[in-house]
Amino acid sequence: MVTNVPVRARFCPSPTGPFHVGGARTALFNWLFARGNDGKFLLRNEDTDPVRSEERWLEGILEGMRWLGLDWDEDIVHQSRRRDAHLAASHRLLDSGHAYWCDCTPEAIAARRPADAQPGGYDGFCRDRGLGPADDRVVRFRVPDDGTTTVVDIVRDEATFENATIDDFVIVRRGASPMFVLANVVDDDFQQVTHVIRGEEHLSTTPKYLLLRHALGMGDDPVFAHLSLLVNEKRQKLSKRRDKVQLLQYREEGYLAEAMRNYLALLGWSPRDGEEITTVEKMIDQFRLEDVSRAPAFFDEQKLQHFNAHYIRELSPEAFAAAARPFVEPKVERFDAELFAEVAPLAQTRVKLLSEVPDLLGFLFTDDPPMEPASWDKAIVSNDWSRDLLSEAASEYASFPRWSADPLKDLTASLGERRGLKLGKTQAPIRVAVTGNTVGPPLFESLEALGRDVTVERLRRALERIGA
RNA sequence: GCCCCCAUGGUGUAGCGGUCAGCACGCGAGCCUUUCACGCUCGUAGGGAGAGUUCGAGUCUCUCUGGGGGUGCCA
Repeated sequence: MVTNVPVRARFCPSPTGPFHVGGARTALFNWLFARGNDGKFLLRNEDTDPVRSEERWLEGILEGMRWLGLDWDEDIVHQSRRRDAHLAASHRLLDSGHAYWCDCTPEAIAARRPADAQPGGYDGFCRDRGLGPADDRVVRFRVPDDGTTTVVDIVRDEATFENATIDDFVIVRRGASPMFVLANVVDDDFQQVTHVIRGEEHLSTTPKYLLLRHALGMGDDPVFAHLSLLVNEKRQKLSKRRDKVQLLQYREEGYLAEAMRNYLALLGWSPRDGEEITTVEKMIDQFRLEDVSRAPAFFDEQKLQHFNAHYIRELSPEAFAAAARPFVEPKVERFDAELFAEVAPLAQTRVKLLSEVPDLLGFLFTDDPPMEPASWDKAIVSNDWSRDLLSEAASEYASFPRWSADPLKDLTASLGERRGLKLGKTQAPIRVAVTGNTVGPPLFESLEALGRDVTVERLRRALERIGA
């Protein structure tokens, strides 16, 4: 166990697909741990699978990291460029008798297996055949027949495995291509990693990691912390096939990085002071690996949304307008930056996602806002007084000298009072006539922003529609 | 099959042998209110089962059950 040396944690994604929220959480926990312990946070690109790895996926991972504000130290280590070091390690293992060459094809292994046996595993066929190197042969690690290997883990205490239950695993595939565990062990040693914080799916292969390390004579083991998996509503590990797991998709849907980061931190961890919504500084300060939960956590988008709504409300009006603009501009007919800056605050407490802003404010940026039929029926058709009210509002508004929210409110209230209506009732037909919907931002502020001419025009159009 | 991990309300969690089992999301009700939100108040619902240890167990031990992960020439 490593003691009294500076913390060096690492995140090592494999570039085989879009950046996953589970990966983002693992990265975040590593980052919080490193930042809170005056340590380094390293990044390693585990591109050892030649068929699945692609450069473009790494780009997405880095973009996601930057979005979440997870900055890393030192240069990114690319495993594909460390092949010689991995191979050198395999040669040392070969030389010391800890590994051997094997020419068994998967088909041959399967053919040797008894018909009633479960698939998988290796029978040790080549263990003592003394095969030499060849390009179509693999290198296997000779796992001890007896003894146990214990993984010391901060979140799970320890897990002990019987060596006899571990098969001789491949460390170099045919074509002299190093496998994940080997590369992982060699590079963790290379980068002087002190803390291996990763997903629980790696727990079962950790004895292999340890066996390799020990056979290579690498000295003190790193400290492990296996994080519980993120699961879907069916309690299965999140999968890119059936679940919404792409980190950047959430950004596209209008989630804020602060909300995502805060929410992710709470999956399997909770701050000691109990304040769930918290600053990144406090998270760093309070984060302890020993406080991390062992149970799998459900990724609950509803709660994420709640966090997002909170962080949206916390934005300054200017910051909110700037953040929402990209979601609005492409979706409306006539975007007007000045007008948007003015009305954006009206939407700020009314959306959970930035992508909802155009639904709320769209009527301000078009000549002819769509009329929502149910709203039309409810607020206009079902009242015998609405036509009259609209007509009166149109003419009063047309000559009203003080075109701003409060006076408009008072004027409208008085129109209602003549009919014995409260403002809540009175405003409804006007709102629907002008905005097309029964729900929306505060009406009189909206009318002020929209201007007299447009407002009156829309009221008249609604009257025509009633008449028709 | 074998190995390993996990188990508090619907969800995320707090709890470290004695608590009216706390908080947050969700859900419900009310208040506020120009609609809708925001905000505020109140409410809803919980320690998988069975043994054991103990004066006392969500908390410690064991068994079972359930769930998950691994078992690849993927990572």
